[in-house]
Amino acid sequence: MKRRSTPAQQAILNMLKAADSALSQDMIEQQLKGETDRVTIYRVLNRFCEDGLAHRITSDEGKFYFALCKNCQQQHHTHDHFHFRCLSCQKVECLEEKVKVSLPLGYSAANVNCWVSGYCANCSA
Amino acid sequence: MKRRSTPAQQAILNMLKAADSALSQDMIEQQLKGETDRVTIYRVLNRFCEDGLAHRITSDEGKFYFALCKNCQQQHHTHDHFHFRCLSCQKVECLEEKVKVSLPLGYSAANVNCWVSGYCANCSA
DNA sequence: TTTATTATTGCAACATTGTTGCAATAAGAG
DNA sequence: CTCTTATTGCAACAATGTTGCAATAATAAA
Repeated sequence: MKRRSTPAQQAILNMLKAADSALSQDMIEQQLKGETDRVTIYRVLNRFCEDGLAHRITSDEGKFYFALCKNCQQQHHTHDHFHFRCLSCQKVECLEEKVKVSLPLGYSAANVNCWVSGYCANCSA
Repeated sequence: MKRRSTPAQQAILNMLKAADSALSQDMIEQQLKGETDRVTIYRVLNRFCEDGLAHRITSDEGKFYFALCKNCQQQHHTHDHFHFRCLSCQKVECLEEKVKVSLPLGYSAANVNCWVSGYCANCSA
């Protein structure tokens, strides 16, 4: 299945690039001012994930956020870092700090999802 | 507003005690075999939280889980530990290990929500 | 350039999780 | 036993995400 280039995809890709942080579907819909259907936004974002262009993270509020892959290897998204969500400006970002956990004996980890919510440098100033 | 003792509340409280782990509304509904309404279960659980009897954690799947408070002080729920969710038996538990994060300069943390999903000792055996 | 193929879109509909309004029920005080 | 009102059940709604299907539009082919 070959991909085609469409205005919606371009717009969303540019938003993700410009944001330099993770965005949720509703943030994108707002910025697009209803020009693009909810469903289309989800489908574009999911397509980006399938193509290894972006990755999806489940926030501590239970919503999905999408961000362009940077340090992720092909086919192997790295999420072993903390995520930060600002309670004031809503910005979501990946922190440098890696998550370190030691599990009880016999346990094995498949995935890690760590969130810190609070106030970013801009908002706590 | 004085609380009253009802069968639904007793049943749910006993389930939480017996489980010795965190349960979600749908797990409770299943065990109660539809004898109690969905809404009632949510209201009972929220009441437990208000009364400081239980606390609520948002899982990495975006659902709420409820667990009886053990080490939590009155009015001050401690969640600064990792949570584990078994992908096989669905069990959710609080790990001993505390979360340690250092945020970028100027950032302040209000809340921490850390999850590891994988296979527990029983299920990975 | 025109036509044909089919990826993409928009709309309606649905699923899941959680909440709220309101009338009916029932716990517990008097 | 009666009264007050906390609690319940049902219907309805809200937010988030997915699926089916016909219409649209990118791109390849003629």
